Parts: sequence; structure tokens; C-alpha cells
Amino acid sequence: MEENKDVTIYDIAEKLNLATSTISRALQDHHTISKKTIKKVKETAEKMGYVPNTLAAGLRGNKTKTIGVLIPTITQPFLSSLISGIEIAAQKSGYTVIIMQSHDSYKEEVNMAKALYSNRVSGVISSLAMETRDTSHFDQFISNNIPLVFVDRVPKNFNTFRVIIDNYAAGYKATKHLIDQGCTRIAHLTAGSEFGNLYNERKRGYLEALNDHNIPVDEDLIIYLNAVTYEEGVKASNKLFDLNPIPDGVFASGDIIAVSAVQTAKKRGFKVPEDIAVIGFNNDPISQIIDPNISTITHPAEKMGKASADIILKNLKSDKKDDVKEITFLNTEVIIRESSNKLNNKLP
Amino acid sequence: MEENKDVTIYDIAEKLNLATSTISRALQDHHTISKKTIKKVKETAEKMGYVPNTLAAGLRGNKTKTIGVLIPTITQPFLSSLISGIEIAAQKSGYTVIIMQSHDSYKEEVNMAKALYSNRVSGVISSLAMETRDTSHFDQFISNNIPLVFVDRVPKNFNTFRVIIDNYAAGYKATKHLIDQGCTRIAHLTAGSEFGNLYNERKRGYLEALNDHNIPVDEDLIIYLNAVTYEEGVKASNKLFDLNPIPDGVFASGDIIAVSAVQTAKKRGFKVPEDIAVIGFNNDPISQIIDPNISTITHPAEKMGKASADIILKNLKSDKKDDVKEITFLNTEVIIRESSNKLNNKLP
DNA sequence: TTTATATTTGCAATCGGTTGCGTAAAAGTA
DNA sequence: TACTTTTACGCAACCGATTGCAAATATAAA
Repeated sequence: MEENKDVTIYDIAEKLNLATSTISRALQDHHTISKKTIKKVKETAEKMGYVPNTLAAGLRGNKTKTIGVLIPTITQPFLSSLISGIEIAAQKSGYTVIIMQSHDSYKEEVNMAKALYSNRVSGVISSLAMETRDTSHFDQFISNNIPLVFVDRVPKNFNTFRVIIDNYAAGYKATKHLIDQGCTRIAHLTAGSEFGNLYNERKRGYLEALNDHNIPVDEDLIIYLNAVTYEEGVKASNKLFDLNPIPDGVFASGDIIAVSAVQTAKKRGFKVPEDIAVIGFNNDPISQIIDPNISTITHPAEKMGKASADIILKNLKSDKKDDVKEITFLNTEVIIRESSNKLNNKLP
Repeated sequence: MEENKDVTIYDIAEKLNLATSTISRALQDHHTISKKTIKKVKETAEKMGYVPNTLAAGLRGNKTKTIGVLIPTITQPFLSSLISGIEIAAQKSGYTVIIMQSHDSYKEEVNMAKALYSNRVSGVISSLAMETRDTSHFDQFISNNIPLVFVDRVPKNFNTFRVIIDNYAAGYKATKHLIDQGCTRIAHLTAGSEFGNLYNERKRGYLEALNDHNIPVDEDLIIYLNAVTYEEGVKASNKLFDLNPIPDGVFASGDIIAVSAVQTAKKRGFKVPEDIAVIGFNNDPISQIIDPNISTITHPAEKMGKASADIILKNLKSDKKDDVKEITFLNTEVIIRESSNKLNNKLP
């Protein structure tokens, strides 16, 4: 068994009769090394099969060109797209991405934050677990000057970068769209208890839109799901369709919920959008595949990922520690599709 | 600006008047350290806010408790579930997961393989990029005794662990199911050029099933998509429905393709499954949401992820280098749903 | 030729744990 | 009490790259 020892800069140094420091500098195009030497070094490095040891470099410099991502799960379209955005941006700058899933558990989130720190990541991007109430496990990053970006599900009182959409405005827009379509009894399907403010904000937008248009709020039309799943959506939708009369519009705080509403409606003999108009949230792939297509609010996952990564990278490059931890708002748009097109407008 | 220096084992050693070696050993419950000392050390470590430095440990031991995952993309349901399975298994053993996306580009795959090696990952799990023909960039892992597992899209001639499903058998089962439903003109939608053998294997199963049941193969009924996307699926489906007569069954080598077939059929006035029965592949979430529900073949993503991770972990634990690089086959099942239920059997 | 300047390279400490080997202290045995 | 065994801990080298500072060499200016 050939115990193939790694080629190190020492090996290269020996072969070329140079100091390791010269090799190191040559490899990073340091200006104090002559072009000739650089070329020679790089060539022999290549020839000898040298692969830099990230650990050693990281240990010395106490930084790793690694971005840690701590999110609830990666199997949701929004989050996997988010990661994709992060990964692409990071990759471009030579950074590596470490991913950890909290599975919406506070305890796991705490552990993984520690693990990320232990790995000396250069920066952290996180979306909070549903369960999380206390966020002090993120303090360690701040106090050690590791840039921290919260994205999408962000804590309220934590002075660090945040990348979000304006959930309030989005909720307002969605509801207003239904109102514009002539709906007057608009239901809202939303997530139950939560600490992060995104569902609450959307609901706030919903309420405000009703208010602005003189539509009385009917608490019976607001249903809180225990989880954002298809099954829970069906349960909630059935509650809605048990009402008499049924609502004529539904704003679901997630496409998967909207899908369940549409399908439950169909199953129970109601027509979408004629009997009930539906709008979802996220613009998940499924929303444009399901029949009827589902109107929705865009949730620019990749862009949010890119924005988050860019903030990290920018902060890493410039030493000046921005004390201004700005909040980045990304745009959302209403996408009108069949499920809410009561007025029968032409769709693109 | 408080330059919060990290607490190291040196700090603990000094505080307790012990040697760093004792601290190090105490922290890992080494048997040569007394219970009292261990307890004392752990307590003060906790109190002082000590966080181990993974880099330092990894550098010394040349291993990092990190599993590198190199896949085409994470935004496909199958692959994100795969990662999820890997991550959960790894996490349980205290391993961290680094993820890199090749975006189906050979060049990126080569670079990222190098990056993974550079990070001294303990093991690698990879699914090949579509473009990849040559796999020599994976040699470095083998020659350095880093366990390597290929999963799903695996190379043919590379002696390492492989975790796959029996695509041939799955293709056969899917086709046979359609035959059992009474289909006699069965089309097949598959991916175009590819090096990994999964689509080819499925096609082989399809052909063999036809053969075994004395159904002549009609090349017009086999359509090669340029990409596994909804749009390409629609294009291909339309070709199918331009035929006269149209086929009475379709085996699509992916659920997203099956969805497009079902919807294109509906759009063109054909009934599913009465006029044409459809079966997909993967059991993606969408398959059981779309109306009609789509019959499919399970593709146990999470299990495959777990299996891959377990192989890595097992190989890491036992020093003996298994020279037998076994291939792990995971089971697939036919899930019969509405889209292929011509005989109108009761479905669960 | 000499001095000043620019260019190139080397020395050696450093990052923070890990571990083989050696020794001191405690416990056990004759 | 003397001797062996066990238990507990310390010393110091090591992993591989980085970097401040010093030194050597080359080039330019006087």
C-alpha cells in the first residue's frame, strides 16, 4: 500500500533549492518574487502534484475561505435555491460552503453554530429554526468579528446584517390583488406560532389591505397551520370549505399551501378561480406546473443567497468593520396566473 | 474594538497548572487521565468558553471529520434529499459536510475535486456531472486513501464504492407495469447523450420488457430530451401526440417529464390514463400532488445518501482498507397512482 | 569605483491541537 | 520495607503554510 505522502511546499523548496517562504510567496504571486521564479515554482508545483493544504493556511491565518450556512433544511425549494445562490457567489471568490441543517430544532442549531465556529468559518449565513427563540448562540460570531448574515427568517433584535423581503408589503400586495379581482371574503392561511416575523408580517399586510379597502376582518377566515406542509394545507383548506358561505379568495402564505387549497377546492367541487381565487407565496416550481397555474409572490431565493454571500465577502475584503449592519430588502412581485384570474385577463 | 482572542488549550493548561497534553487528552476522555482531572478540565473549558479549533486538530492528524459532496446541483429534489440523508448520517457521527455544485460542468467538477482535496476532506461522495467523460480527477482520493463513493450517476470503470439503484430493473418494472395495464404502444422519454449509465440502463429495461412481452420496438416512440426539464418534456410530449395513432402508454425517465406528458396530454384533449397511461421516475413530491397523481418509481434519495455516508464512515473507522469496493443496490418500487391506473384498481 | 536603491530570497517564529515516549506518584504485592 | 505494577501527567516534536524582518544580490546613480 503506497502511503502517498502529500507534496508540500517543503518538497518544492528542496527540489528548487529555494526557501519555503519563497515558494509560498511565488504561489500567491507575491510582488517581491521575480516572474522567473514564480513561473519556475508554479511549474514544478504542478509537475509534482502539489495541492495546497487549506488547513495549514487557515490555521496560521485563522481564516479559512469558508462560508458556513446554517438553515432549517435544504429540501425546500426556497432554501435549496438560496444555497445555490450562496454557493455560486462563494465559488466565484474561491470560497467554500459548509452546510448544516438545523431541522428547525433549536438544540441542533446551537450545536451547529458551535461546530461552524469550531471550523473557523470566515462568515456565517443563517435562517433561523422555527423553534428558535433565543439567538445568543450567534453572539460568538459577532464577538469574534466573523460576519454574520441572517436571511429570510431573521431575529428581530440582533444587530447584524439581514437579507429579507418586505413580507408586510408582499402580504399587502397579494391581498390587494385578490381584492382587485373582486374578492370580498378573503381567507388567509398562515403558519402558527413563530418567532421570526415573516408570517406575521405577511398577515399584517393582509390585515392592512383589508382595512384599507373597508373589508371587515373575519377571524374565522384566518387559519393557522401547525406546519407548512401539503397535509396541513389540506386540513386547513377543508376548514375553509366547511364554512357557509365559503370565502371567495385565499391568500396562502406558501405555494405548497396554495396548491393544497386549489386541489381541495377542486375535490370539493369548487371552481378555481371562479368560486374561489387563490394566491400563494414563493413562486416554487410547482406553482407554474399545477393546473390551474397558481398566482404567487416571488421570493427571490437565489438573489437572496447571492446578496448574503456578497455581504460576507465584501466585509471580509475590507477590514473596516462596518458598524452599520444594514438590512437588505429584495423586491417581490405578484405573478398573476390562472388561480386568481377572476377577471379573465390575458396572461402572458 | 475587543480583539477577542480565542481560548486555547494553552489557556486552560495555564489556569489549571497542567500540561496542554493533559488538557487535550482530558477533552477526549482519554483513559490515561483520571476522572477528576477530566471533569475539572471540561468544566473550566466550558467556563472559559473554549471552542476547539478544528483546523489545528485536522492539520496534525491530516484528517478533518469532513465529508465532501460533489454533485451537479442541489436544487433537484432527488439531490437535495440525497444531501439531506448524507448530512443527517454525518452529523450523527460528528462529521461536517462540505457541498460543491458542478452545475453539470466537467471543468467545474475538476476544480472542485481539487478544492475538496485541498480541504483535506475525510471522504468524498459524488454524483457525476452530465458532461463528465474522464474521471481521473478522482484518482487523487484513491491514491491518498480517502474513501470515495459514487452515487446515482456513477462511472462505469472506476474501482470504488458505488451506491445506486438497479436502473435496468426499475426501467423494466415501469414498462412491465404499463404492459400489465394493457398498453401496447408504449413510448419512452429519456435523456439524450450521457456517460453515466442510468438513463441508458432504464432504457435497456424498457426494451427488454417490451421484448419479453413480444411487443415490437418502435423507434419513433423513443424520444431523447436535451435536458431533463419541464419545457423539454413538453416538446417531447408534443412530438408524441403528433403521432397517429398516439401511444397508449408513456414511461418517462423522470417525474418532471411525466408531469409534462400528463399536462400536455390534457391540454391536447387526451385523457390520462384512459387514452394514455403515464409512469414517471423518482417519486418527486410533485408526483403525488399533480392531478391526476402520477405513478412512479421510487428513487430512495435519503437512503442513498445515508448509505453513502455510512460507507465513508465505516471505512474511516476501520483502518483496514477494504479492497473490495462493493456496489450497493438500493431497492426501488413501483408506486401505482392515477396516471397509469387503466384497470381502475383501488388505490391506497 | 563607490554609494544608494531596488529587487529577490531566506530565517525562524507562529497558528493550536495531538501524540510517542518518558517519568513521577500512587497502589499493590511479597 | 523493598519492589513491581498501574495510574497520571509532562515534554517536546510535529502537521504545512504564512509573514515580519533581515540579509544578500543585482541594478542604477554619482
